Amino acid sequence: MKKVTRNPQQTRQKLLTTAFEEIHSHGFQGMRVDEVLRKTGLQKGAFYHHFKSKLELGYAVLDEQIQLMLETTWLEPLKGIENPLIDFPKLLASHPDRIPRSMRVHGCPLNNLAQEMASQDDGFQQRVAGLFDSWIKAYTQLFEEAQTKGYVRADIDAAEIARFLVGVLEGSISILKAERSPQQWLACQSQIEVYFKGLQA
Amino acid sequence: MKKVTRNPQQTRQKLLTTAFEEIHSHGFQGMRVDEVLRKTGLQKGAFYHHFKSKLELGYAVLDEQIQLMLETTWLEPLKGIENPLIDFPKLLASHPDRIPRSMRVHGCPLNNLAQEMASQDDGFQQRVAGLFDSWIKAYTQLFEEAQTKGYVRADIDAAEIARFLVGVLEGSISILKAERSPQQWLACQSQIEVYFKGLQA
DNA sequence: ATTAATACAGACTATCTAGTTTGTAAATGC
DNA sequence: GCATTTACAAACTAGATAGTCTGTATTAAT
Repeated sequence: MKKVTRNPQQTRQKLLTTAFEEIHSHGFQGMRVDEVLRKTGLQKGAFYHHFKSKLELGYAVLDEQIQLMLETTWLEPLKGIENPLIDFPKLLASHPDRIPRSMRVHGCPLNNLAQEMASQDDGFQQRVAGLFDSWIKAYTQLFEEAQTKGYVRADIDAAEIARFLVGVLEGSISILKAERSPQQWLACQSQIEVYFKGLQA
Repeated sequence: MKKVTRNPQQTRQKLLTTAFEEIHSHGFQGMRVDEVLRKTGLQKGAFYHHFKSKLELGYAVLDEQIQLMLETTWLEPLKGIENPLIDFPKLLASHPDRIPRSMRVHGCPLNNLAQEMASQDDGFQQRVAGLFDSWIKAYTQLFEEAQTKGYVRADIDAAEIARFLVGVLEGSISILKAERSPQQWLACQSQIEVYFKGLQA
């Protein structure tokens, strides 16, 4: 009868997910180590056993939590797409449900950290740049395939389409959050369709 | 011979502009009152004589400094525009010079504050929403006029064009800052031109 | 079974930070 | 010219916060 009284992996995970929520709602600078401990019911000993510092925790949140969210929220849903000019807008239309409430209230966690920390700390900058890069690369591949399939004009650089779309999404989510109104998201959807007409082969 | 040894308006202005720079580079939460005082050479007495609190200073920066920057950077240049589908891209192309270096490094001050503070404090939220609103209104008017002039398709809501553009700009500046590379700005320009083709009457 | 390493608890500390208080010289009002 | 208000200087305070240190029970190694 081996009673498990400790579970270090789970402890680390609790710290990580709670820190992710706190960073998402208050920013990295606004996140308080003490508050994370209060919410997890752990103590200082646990925290500094698993993480060297607050900064290292921030890096871990980016490397593990935010990367995960990027993949599940934005990259995974691309799998089923045949023609992005048709299917991508459908994806966006289904997002009000799919996008968690926390994102509408607190914005995109990746963009938040990018804004707050990219010019403050190189560790953050490199990580957010890497995540944006993988996002852009995924969209680039999507549109390159659509070009070879003949859905999308071949004379436009797929990478620029991808960049533009990521920018549009981040900017729209940002204003959506600032205004606390769904108008920006509606405009984003309708105008992406206009833009996509210009991409048709 | 009246020697002016005090200039309260100038003192307040110095606090305001320095605070603006500090908020722009470190965020509102990252801005330190002590650092503003160090840079201005003033003391606590001066600060709390002119501003009730750090929060009130933040509001004043939004109301005076950031509004001013919005107008000079984004709204004033619209004056000379005849056909936005042609002239707006030209404006963006001239912006690498026009956009100050601080903006490329630290992002858009309005968007930064929106991201950081909109969900934290209602005073900030209302102010950033108001500024976004005036930005969107200015672009809306621009495109409504272009519609009556027959440059732009009349079956598209000018307000949605305006919202979309503001979103595109904010998102692109955001990624520009995060990546520390001009690529996003180039993609933004080229794809806005594609989008504008879809707006032609 | 003994030893060593791991995974914490919990008290403690040094520093930083917004804000206060007191004092005073300059400006303004009358 | 005098009183009052304004515009600061500068020392001080209370509270918060990241990080440390010591101790100890659990787990793993041999």
